[in-house]
Amino acid sequence: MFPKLDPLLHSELRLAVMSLLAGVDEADFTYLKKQTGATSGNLSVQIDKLTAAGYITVEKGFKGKMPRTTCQITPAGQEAFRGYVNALQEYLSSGK
Amino acid sequence: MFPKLDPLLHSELRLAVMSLLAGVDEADFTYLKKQTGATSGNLSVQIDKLTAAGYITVEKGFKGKMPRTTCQITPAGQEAFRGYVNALQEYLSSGK
DNA sequence: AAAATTTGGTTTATAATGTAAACTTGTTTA
DNA sequence: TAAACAAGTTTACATTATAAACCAAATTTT
Repeated sequence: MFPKLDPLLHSELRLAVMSLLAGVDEADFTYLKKQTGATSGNLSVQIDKLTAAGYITVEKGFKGKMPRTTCQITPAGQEAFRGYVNALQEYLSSGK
Repeated sequence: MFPKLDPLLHSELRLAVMSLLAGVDEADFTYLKKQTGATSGNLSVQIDKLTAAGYITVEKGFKGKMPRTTCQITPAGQEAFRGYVNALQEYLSSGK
């Protein structure tokens, strides 16, 4: 009846990050930080977890002389995100 | 942009319980346990938390000679559940 | 009628998680 | 050149979730 929710996505910040990345081609660390309001530390950790899961990829480069971290969602990430959204419907439907 | 998610509801088991209770007048412990597939211990703990938050009420009685714990959602619980569902839309919308 | 099993839970211990604070490395500005 | 800032990372801590162990009463089995 209630499908298991992917614990990697069932996290406020990780879900916000995935939601942002699902809508765009790529986004950098500072953008994600601004949009989510997260602290750098928290964001860094959660990005690592999403990367380890293969849900996003991270590229490190420079913008001028300043370091720049860019994130992109992977096909697996898109798929997982869709699955999570669908699973959640089961939980939410009773309360509409 | 991303509203804060009520941490009391952002929990797989508590959300399932609230979802079940939102749809009915009342439900007892064993029913919730069967529907959610949770262990008794986990369910007991999460029911306590929802009770402490004022989201549900618990009545303890007997069905014949056997103990029976019945749960009901409160108006505050209904409200919180609705709020959570709405907040979640913000997170999910990008991934439709 | 004892003993074993089941029902309906609660308590507690442990493992996993989320988060912020502190730190690092390099850059810009005063 | 010293202070402040940018962009992150690491680490430590506090909170959570979960299962395992436990308990009391009722029921079933022998």
